Amino acid sequence: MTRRKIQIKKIDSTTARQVTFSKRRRGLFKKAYELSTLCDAEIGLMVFSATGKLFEYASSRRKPFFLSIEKYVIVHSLIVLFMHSL
Amino acid sequence: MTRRKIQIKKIDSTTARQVTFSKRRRGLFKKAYELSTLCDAEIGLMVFSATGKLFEYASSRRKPFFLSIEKYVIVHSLIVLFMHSL
DNA sequence: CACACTATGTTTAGATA
DNA sequence: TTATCTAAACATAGTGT
Repeated sequence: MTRRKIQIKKIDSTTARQVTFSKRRRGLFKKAYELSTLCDAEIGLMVFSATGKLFEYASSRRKPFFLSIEKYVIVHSLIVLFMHSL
Repeated sequence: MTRRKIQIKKIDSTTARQVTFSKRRRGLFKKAYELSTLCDAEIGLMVFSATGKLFEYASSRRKPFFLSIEKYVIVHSLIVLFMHSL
């Protein structure tokens, strides 16, 4: 998508894949934040790396209704940590 | 971000906000798909419009472990539908 | 209203340090 | 490794229909 166009399929090189993961993850989270802010939308986003590391984002809310999304993400994290500990 | 740079704050005009929501939501989901595919990452994404409509994405998985993300999204949807019905 | 267009702003692949 | 750079690809705000 820049110096050269790429195909959307799994990147073979582990190193390149990790670098791309880091870059694009940041981009994705930024986009989620922007959409949430610009459009007053509620967003919950969970990303697992191939190695199982978890990254998450939840737009913060004033309305109690929407707190369920944040709670959901937290619960999910706990479940994952638990499963990893097995 | 194109004809004119914008500030990341809630868009005042309802019409413009809805249009931007539609455009950027598509972009966000595409980015989520690309990250998942390129980097073999697991992604769950939930977006609520300001009017409460839900849009979601979950990368599909072969490993049973990761099915929890998809189940989580489904459960979340059900909770939201239930809460809306109150 | 729901698309299509496109100039411009943003992201990022590959390179380099 | 981890960071920075930047050309090129991509996304999209405003516009038009």
